[in-house]
Amino acid sequence: MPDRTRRPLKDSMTADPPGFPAAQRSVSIKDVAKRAGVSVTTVSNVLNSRDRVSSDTRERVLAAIDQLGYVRNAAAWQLRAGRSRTIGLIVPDGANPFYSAIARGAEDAAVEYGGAVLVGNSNHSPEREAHYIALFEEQRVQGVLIAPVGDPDQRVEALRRRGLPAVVIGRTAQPESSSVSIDNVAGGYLATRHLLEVGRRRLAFIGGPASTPGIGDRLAGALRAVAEQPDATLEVLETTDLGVAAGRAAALALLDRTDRPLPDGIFFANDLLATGALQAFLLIRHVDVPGDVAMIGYDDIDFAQAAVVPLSSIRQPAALIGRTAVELLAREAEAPDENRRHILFQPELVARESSLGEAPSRTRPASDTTPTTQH
Amino acid sequence: MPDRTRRPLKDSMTADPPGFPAAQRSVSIKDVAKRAGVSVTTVSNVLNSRDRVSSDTRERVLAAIDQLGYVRNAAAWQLRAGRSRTIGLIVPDGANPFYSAIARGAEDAAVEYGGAVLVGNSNHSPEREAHYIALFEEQRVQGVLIAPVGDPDQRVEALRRRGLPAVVIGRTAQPESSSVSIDNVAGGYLATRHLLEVGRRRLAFIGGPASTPGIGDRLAGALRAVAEQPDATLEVLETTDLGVAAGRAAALALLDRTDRPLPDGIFFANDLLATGALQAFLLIRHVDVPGDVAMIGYDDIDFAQAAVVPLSSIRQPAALIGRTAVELLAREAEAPDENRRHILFQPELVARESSLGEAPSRTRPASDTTPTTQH
DNA sequence: CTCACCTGCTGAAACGATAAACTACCTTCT
DNA sequence: AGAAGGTAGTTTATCGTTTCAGCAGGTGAG
Repeated sequence: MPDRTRRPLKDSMTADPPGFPAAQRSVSIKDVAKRAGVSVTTVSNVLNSRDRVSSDTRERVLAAIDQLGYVRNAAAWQLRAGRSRTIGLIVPDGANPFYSAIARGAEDAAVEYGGAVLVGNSNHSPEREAHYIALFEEQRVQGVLIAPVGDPDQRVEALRRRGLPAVVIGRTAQPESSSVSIDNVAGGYLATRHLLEVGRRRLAFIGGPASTPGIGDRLAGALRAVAEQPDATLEVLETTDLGVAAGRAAALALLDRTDRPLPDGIFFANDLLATGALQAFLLIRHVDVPGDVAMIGYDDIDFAQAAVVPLSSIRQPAALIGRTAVELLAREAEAPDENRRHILFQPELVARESSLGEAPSRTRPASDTTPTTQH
Repeated sequence: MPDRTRRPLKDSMTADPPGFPAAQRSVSIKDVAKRAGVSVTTVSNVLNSRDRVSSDTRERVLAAIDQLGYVRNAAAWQLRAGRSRTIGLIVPDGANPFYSAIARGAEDAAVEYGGAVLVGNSNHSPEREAHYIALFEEQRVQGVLIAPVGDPDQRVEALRRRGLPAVVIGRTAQPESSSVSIDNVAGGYLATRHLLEVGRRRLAFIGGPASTPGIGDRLAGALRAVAEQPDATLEVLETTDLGVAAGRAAALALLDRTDRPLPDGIFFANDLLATGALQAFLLIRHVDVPGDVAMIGYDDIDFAQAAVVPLSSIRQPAALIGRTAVELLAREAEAPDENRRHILFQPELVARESSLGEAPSRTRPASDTTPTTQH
């Protein structure tokens, strides 16, 4: 990144003469030209390191820039260039560690490209999403990365009509636009396979609502893993949301029923659910984890490894997703009609204490009565 | 994963690569004017709802806007107006729930003003901080909200000399610039006073490093509370950082020493420390919380109430801080020399199970006793 | 000597939106 | 009838930057 135009802040602090009228109008390239006794074109040439400038003149210009504390006006550049250096990112929930990691990855990549990311928080609201899309259009951003709350194809199509490249995050979009997502089926398979490998057979899937995009896929993967293991069963408990409280409630419901034994392995649709359940198991009833029941979550949020019993989880390469989305956008901006791609990341198993160690201590009853519930 | 071609998308603000098709021209106000058969000024008047337009013409213009899909160019507007509608926010760590809540609050407020927030993640790096400040200057943002990693006064002073209003978040800055912060002394006092009120006398403060801005204040508040209670004592354990592992280590160190008894009440400088210690107390050694030792943390992160023993904490109104910072900036932009302010928010005690009652927590279901429900 | 071609610079025209100043045209008051 | 004023527009200058099209003056080739 060329920082020749970016004078250190210290300079302006030290070199600010007392008589100077506190720059209400910010200094422009014109002021620099006047001070250096050259034309604006020459200053521009110096700034953009064209070689048509003698070293003598270049030095005079740089000195003037330094003295005046000139900072290039991005709006003017953008107007002239027809587009900006920023890209827009719309996430449904900035407080969710998964999305903030995506944002972080995108930000890092954008900074490497010399640009920046405008992050908009749709907060699961389509109106808010539309608001940010409108804002990004006004800003003439290079493109939009969107983890859509509503129907992605509609949004993306609208963007595309205006010539704004878009990359869908978290879902595979129509072939007309690029996307970066994670193989949730593989993640569900991975988690369930792991529970089977540590000897569990009476499994449960806890998560919901089933309409939430990734969730159904995770369950599908779990079902596939179970299908491969003839003596294993999987029951499904649907929750209303993916929060801690829902997990706690689901665990208690599981404990309170008398007709069936407790599953010996549970796959939670995300880490928050698992955290809530862990709390219920350990604290309210004294269920041994992983002794009585092995648990695995999904997302591998930071708190998972800090839980009382470190939680096994499925890690999604969130930062890499953000970074990749930016790179995909860059490609598409270069050649809009050729470089469309769909990238599917593979999740990764992170085995921790909640699913490791000894098999159930007490004698395990034959698991033949537990039905598999599918919906 | 795409191969990492590190070719800059565009070389900062230099010329386009030769092959680039010069970014298709988007429809401008001129195109709309031509289509509606009026002058550009008339279109502008319609857009800005001035009353110098007959309803007949207005309708024709609106129809043209609709047909062409016109979207206003923010860069041109900004160039003309001399400033932009965005404000910059620099946080040290976007993944930290406290800061993401601040960002969220700022974002909401900015949207209400019709603007947007450009969020930069300094990641505790002064270089990165400087990079974002430079970027914001180029963008001619309305102002900068900064939770500084280094010396705030230097940064803010440099910004101010360029005519960029700045609001410092999290520290009281020099009187020349506005700031929004939290009364950490009061928070420390509140936490410690609470421990005293539930009958604890042999207290400990765990946190550090002492050089971290807020930490010293929290300790100071703790000391004040202890000074008011003649029969109480407070010992201080300094940690190297504020992470979960440091908390676990500190708790174990406390348990391993033989010369003194375990404190009966501990005030942790933040919730992560407390979480680590909780884990050590409950799981590794079987110390009863709050029976043997009452605990209180700081920040009230979401996970505090989801911990195995719901953690008492000191809540900082993070979203409100972000919102207030934006409002302060708006004020200062209106009248730069008059409306400088320092706002100090008062933190709030959130008493949960980890510091309540004398009975062991195990018999009781987790109950969230959060006194207020604003979030 | 002249033609062509460098070197190092300048002038002016964009880019899109806004606002001050100005022009018609129509009403109304004195 | 002529001055005054309102209505509905249009012209034009401007913001800061890049870039195309020159333009002197020097230099080497033919």
